[in-house]
Amino acid sequence: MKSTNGNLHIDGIDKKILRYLMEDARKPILEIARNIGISGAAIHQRLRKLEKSGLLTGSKFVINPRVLGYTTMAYIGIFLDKAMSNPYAVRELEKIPEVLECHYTTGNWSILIKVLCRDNEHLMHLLNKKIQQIEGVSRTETFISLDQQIDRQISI
Amino acid sequence: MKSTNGNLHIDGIDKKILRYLMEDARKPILEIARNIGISGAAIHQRLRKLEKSGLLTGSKFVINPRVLGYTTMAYIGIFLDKAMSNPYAVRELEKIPEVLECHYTTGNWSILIKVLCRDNEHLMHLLNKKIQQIEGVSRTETFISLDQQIDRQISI
DNA sequence: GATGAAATGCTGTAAGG
DNA sequence: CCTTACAGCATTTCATC
Repeated sequence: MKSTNGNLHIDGIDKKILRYLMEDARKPILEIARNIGISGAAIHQRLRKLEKSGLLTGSKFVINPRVLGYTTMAYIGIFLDKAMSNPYAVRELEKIPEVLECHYTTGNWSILIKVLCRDNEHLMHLLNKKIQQIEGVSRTETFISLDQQIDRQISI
Repeated sequence: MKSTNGNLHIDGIDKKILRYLMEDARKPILEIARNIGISGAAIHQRLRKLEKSGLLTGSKFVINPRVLGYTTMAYIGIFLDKAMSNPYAVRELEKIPEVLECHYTTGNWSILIKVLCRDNEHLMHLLNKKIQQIEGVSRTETFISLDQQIDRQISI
């Protein structure tokens, strides 16, 4: 696994390909080929290169959780008793499906998580019965996202 | 157990299809069809239904920004002078490509954003020269993510 | 790196139970 | 809501430039 762009050179054509596919992962390769004036086979070769470099890590269908009734998103800052308990806490957080992200952060808290709940009651239950129950968790601070106004990937 | 929301019923087969495609958006429909013992046409019909319901909102290629040299992720809480300036601030934040998410939050701050930078110096520049320069931004609090330990979508 | 051609396999619609 | 059938394309490999 590479951590730098050492021998990875992405040119304008790679960028165009990536921009198309980051928008719509099922866009036909030949359609992209026609749009940028290159053969389909060349795109396949470039995609393999990008995959091998570790830049391309996969693709996802994106769903809108609102339609399933999940309308309450929140960030929760978690204070741990000691930094030592981080790996244990993360293992426990992994078991909670409502936890979508978990960051080991500098600053006030040890951990910052993003959660998605059906409503405020569900969020309250999550806090009291699941997160606060994890050993080592001493205190939490919750920030409800009233509206996610930007959500995107890095621009290429 | 059925999930309902108004006129959207997703059953076990829908869930299986979604689970495959949320993992790999380019997985051939016919391969999924063979795996779950249903015809390809039936999957197309279900996908159209899911799309029409708004649950399926698209698909994305996922890239690993580390390979491009982006190694510093941070959350920044932003205090605004007045709640009124939120739409303006969001429009300005949209113009900054390093800003990946923007939430209108309850709690301490008016806005919580997620940013991705090459390194700490880049982050410092972003804070001083771009974010603090936005009219209405009075103060910020930055939390660097030393490690993103969980990153996933809602489980279906 | 790129290309065209060819084999293989997929997509999406149609028609029908 | 499912199926089969099919025509039209897309994907991927390979020899070649």
